[in-house]
Amino acid sequence: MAKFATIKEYIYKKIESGEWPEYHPVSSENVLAETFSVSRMTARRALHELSEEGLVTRTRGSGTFVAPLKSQSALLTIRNIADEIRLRNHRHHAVVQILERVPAPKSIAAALQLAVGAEVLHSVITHFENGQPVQVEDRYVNPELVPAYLDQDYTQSTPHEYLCEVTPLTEASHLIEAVLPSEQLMQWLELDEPEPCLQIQRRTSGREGVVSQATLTHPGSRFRLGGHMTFKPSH
Amino acid sequence: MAKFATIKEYIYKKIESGEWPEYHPVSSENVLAETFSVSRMTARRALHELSEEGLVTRTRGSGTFVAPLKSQSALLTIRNIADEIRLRNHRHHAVVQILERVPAPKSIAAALQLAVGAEVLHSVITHFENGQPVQVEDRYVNPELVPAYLDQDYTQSTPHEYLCEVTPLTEASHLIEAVLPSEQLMQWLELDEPEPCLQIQRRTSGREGVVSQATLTHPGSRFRLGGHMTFKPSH
DNA sequence: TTAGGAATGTTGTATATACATTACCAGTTA
DNA sequence: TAACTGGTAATGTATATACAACATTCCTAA
Repeated sequence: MAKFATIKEYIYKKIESGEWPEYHPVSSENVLAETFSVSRMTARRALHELSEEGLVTRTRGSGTFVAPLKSQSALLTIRNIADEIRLRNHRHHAVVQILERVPAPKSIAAALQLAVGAEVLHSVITHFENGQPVQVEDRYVNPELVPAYLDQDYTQSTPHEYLCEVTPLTEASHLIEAVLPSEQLMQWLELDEPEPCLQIQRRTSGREGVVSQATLTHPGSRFRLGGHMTFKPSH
Repeated sequence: MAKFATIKEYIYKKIESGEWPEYHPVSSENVLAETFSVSRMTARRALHELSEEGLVTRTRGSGTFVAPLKSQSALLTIRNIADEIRLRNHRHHAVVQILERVPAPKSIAAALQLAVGAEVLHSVITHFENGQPVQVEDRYVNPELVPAYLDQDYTQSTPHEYLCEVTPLTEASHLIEAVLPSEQLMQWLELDEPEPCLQIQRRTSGREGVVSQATLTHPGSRFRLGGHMTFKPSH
């Protein structure tokens, strides 16, 4: 492995393991250069790349610090419905409908890369904005990677927040479609009439495998999914 | 401006102006170093950063080349329905429903940052996959930035392709929702019964301002929007 | 006490150099 | 013709050095 890569790996593990929490200072270029017996330019490259990846922030004259994890991906966290609601200065609360350990349905087992019939952790939570249900979060979790998933209080923090704490997520794939809700979903969403719903299927993976598969259903009349992206950042 | 930045700017303009088309070779590090009277490391940095931004591709031993523009953003081009269909080895064809110059409706004028009542270019095109309509593309275009928009043959290439040629796009913002289609949309989509539709509103901007605003409507039964993202790329 | 300034440490930019690794081409050989 | 060989040029990694720009701390002088 290249020298700058070993330094990156070293720092990366410090952050991932939690040994260096948010805003924790990272060794300076000169210190790294000496401890790893490399030139400053090589140590510098490691820090520079980590900063471009958003893991650390650097300020001239001050130093290098572990970046706040929440900023790691606007695209990932934007789907944290609780934050989104609070951001609008609205009230958020959640109702846990289901919290159980069940044999994995076939499609779920495949998604989580487990054997069919293996037990998985299952939760269904309704999220309310100002008292009105805006999302049903139907989630299956890999019990090997997150054994204590069922022991959390999801009226206080969201599953997404807990999963982010426990396992750093590295990947996410999404599938978005428009569907009509099932009877069950209509109950949970307190819909009297069927209406088009935006359904987001989302699979998140960490370094050790697929962590969780979630199906997020929003009533079309109460929800829009916004996004923004820029392409050539340096101009 | 820093030296490496002026070199980047130089190359950027070559690409943006079209003087260097896709796959055109970019001056080597040594050549750039000499012509700009900088060290090779400085020229190198310019090329390195351009490559990280996806504007050029570099291969050791071979050289640096202008990257194919379509790869600039998987997330941007993924919404080029024609490519997507052909990628699946399916037949694609398009029917132009409307192609006109009209006074901008209020919301459109705001989106395109034009005065209300200013004339804008308007197109509605239905895209077919294997003979079945899968998308209605309802698009308004800023006539100042793309005056010849109406003169193209959109049965051959898509508006998106043409716009990419004419003005390099730098930004896009999306709004996704689930809706029931209007009567008009149902006709264009050849739907007998109303069904949930995935509607994507998309505004693209170039360096000179907002280029176009499009509303893409897909029948829920015939379309899913897939995406994939990775966060910490270097591991 | 407070304002100002010097000292120090940190990151940012730039240069010169060396060698490693790879791609490509031309010329040679089997 | 086909395969091998070597040369050349390009990018990738690494080092050593110098100076610039900025932040922070601490000490001094008003």
